[in-house]
Amino acid sequence: MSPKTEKQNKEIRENKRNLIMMTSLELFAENGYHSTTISNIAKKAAISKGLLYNYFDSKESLLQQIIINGMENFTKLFDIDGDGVLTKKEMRYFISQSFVLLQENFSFWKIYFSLLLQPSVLTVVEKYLLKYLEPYIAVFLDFFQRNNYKNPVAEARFIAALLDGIGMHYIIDPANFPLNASLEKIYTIYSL
Amino acid sequence: MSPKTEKQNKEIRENKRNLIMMTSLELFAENGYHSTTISNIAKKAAISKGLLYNYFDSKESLLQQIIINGMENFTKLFDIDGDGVLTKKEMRYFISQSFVLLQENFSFWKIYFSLLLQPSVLTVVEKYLLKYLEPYIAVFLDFFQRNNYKNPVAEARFIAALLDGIGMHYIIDPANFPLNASLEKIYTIYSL
Amino acid sequence: MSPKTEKQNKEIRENKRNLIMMTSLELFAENGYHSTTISNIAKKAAISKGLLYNYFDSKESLLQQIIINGMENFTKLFDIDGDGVLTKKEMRYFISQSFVLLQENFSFWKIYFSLLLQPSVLTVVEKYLLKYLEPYIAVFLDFFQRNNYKNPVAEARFIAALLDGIGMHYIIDPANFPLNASLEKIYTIYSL
Amino acid sequence: MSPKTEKQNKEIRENKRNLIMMTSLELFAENGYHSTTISNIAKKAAISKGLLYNYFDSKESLLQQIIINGMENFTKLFDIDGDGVLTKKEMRYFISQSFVLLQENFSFWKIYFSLLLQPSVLTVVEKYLLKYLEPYIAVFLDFFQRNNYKNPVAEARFIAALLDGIGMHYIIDPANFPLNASLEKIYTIYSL
DNA sequence: AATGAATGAGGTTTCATTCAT
DNA sequence: TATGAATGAAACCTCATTCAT
Repeated sequence: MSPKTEKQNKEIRENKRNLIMMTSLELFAENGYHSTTISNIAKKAAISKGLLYNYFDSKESLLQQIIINGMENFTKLFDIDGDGVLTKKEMRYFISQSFVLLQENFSFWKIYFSLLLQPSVLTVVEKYLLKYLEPYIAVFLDFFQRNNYKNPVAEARFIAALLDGIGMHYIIDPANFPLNASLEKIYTIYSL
Repeated sequence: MSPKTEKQNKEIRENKRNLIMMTSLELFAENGYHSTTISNIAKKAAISKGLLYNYFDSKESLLQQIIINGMENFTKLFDIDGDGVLTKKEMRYFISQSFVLLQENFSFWKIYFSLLLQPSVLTVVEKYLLKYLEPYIAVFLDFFQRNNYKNPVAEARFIAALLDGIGMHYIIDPANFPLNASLEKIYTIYSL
Repeated sequence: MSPKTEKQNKEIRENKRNLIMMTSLELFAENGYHSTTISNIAKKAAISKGLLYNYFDSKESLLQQIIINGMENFTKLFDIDGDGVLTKKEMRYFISQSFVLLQENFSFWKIYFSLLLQPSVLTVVEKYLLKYLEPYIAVFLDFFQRNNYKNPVAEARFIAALLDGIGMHYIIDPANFPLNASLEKIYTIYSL
Repeated sequence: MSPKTEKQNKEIRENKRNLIMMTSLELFAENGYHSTTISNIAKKAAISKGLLYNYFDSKESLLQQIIINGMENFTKLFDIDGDGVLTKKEMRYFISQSFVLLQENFSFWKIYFSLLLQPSVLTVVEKYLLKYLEPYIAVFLDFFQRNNYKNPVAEARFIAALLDGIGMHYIIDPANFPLNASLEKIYTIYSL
């Protein structure tokens, strides 16, 4: 009967917000951003359409938040050590760990890859995609520089492309794609 | 006084059909399938909306035709030799040639990659994507089998993922992605 | 090589005109006026859409001509004797003959009945429907007057309704509707 | 401050649904199904086009609901006694009552008759038309069987045709059609 | 007389978003 | 905080009609 405390309210808000984002993430991944309607989301989350707009300004803003959130999770879980300098052993761990995260956040990466191909549509998201992609590239660049590769820039972009290619194929056909064999292959190529 | 000859009409139809497909391909690639409207296409092609439906049954059917057409071009230009058995030298040519086609049909491959990520939405297209993907994989599989790789299936999927990853990154950033260096890197990895 | 004579041309025009009307009649009857397109008609008649407009001003005008034509056929074949005065024997013939025409011009009557119910839509047609209906009613009226029925007007409208009801039910289910038994029943009711 | 109660919403929905159905019924009856547009309906009902689709899946579905609703009203009001067996007196009442309903639900019967003539177009509706027509015929059949008519099946179809003919003519020209005189005539024919 | 590519008005339908409660 | 009825712009698509040939 008594009004909720401020703390309780904050908790409610946060839970609801997460519920909406999780639900949207799944639907976007499964059916695509455009084919998912606000009604779909509200129904699956068992809330009203109006409430969704209490938490997010627009459908596009919701997508944006999902991407930002996903990227933050990624970098949070993926904080190497302070300097971002990787030994071969750390690089090995770094790559294997990225495969683990790929599997654990399947829906997120599915959206991530599909958005990568249509940056012009969602320019605001693009900014975030690139922003969070940079340190990832930077780590590779540093690694190849320190290991005296001839063309570190090209090497960094090559391995980023390789990892994304694997990520994409895994997402297209998770049941059959040989993720572990691919990991070993990468270790071999880079002597990790 | 007399109606157009059958030949004239056939030519008109073919030209217009190509115009519509080309225009749509560009817009789909630039803005995505869902964000491109029939009005956009008609305006850019300088025709009426109605005329588009004189040539294609629906927006989805138009996309379908574009995909089929693109895939047929690809396989037509890409016919190795009859048996599909590749020597190392041919493999080298095969890969370099695929990079050439990637550059020449930029828009097509952009759509191709974005559709790969949302197959469930456009099931009819999916059938064609997979159908034309198969021989491509088959060639790799055969190559690795004949060259005594330990796990030819995994190797085939790995290189397919690698090439698609490169294709995707090139499409995201064609100005900066090091396509030639990547090609050399692949030659090195596979001793081509 | 020589140009067609005026007579030949007139014959061609008349044949073509009839072809279009017959084809339209069938399609209108089968699928309804609104659901039948000019393209449908042109295709089935194996002519171009443009040619149809060489013979008829509009789709509605085409319908109008069909109705007028049908009604004229009806009255032509149905000319009693000059005065329109019917003996009981002639009345008997009149009714049985109307059933014959119902069967012989099935498609026409199907359209006729469906238009009866939507007069406001096609006001021009309505005028013709009523115009041709009148003498039909007049004959009945005269008959009942001369045979000393108490309320000849009501009787005339009753039998007209009865015949139309039978016509409608026959058209809905021609295979099973008992047309002959109905005819006998009418003879009995009116002692014909 | 607080959202509407479930009861309030239910009432709103029911009222709006009825409003849409009533409005559509009138327009369909007046101008025909195909000539009535969703815009027409929305305008007359003073709602947005979108709202209509909040209540009905499609234009055809709306028609369907109108037909079903009308038929249900009909059978509800028209429940003779449990067994469906009619005495002569009940038959007399049955027929006179059907004339009352004809007058009270003029618009509905106008649509009903126009649809009877084009069943192939609206197959889903057809199912309902026939389903609700059956018991109506069954009652007649039973009546003629029990009263030892020679050909009860033909008699049932004859009287059904007669009643529909009267219904149709009344609908075409309600101001002048002699409904009462027709009723008396039917009593006479069947000695009711 | 004949063709069919082309038009454009207008139809049905969808859906992100708002707002009274 | 929460609801869902309501909106309206805009999407896809249809089709009677025109017109250059």
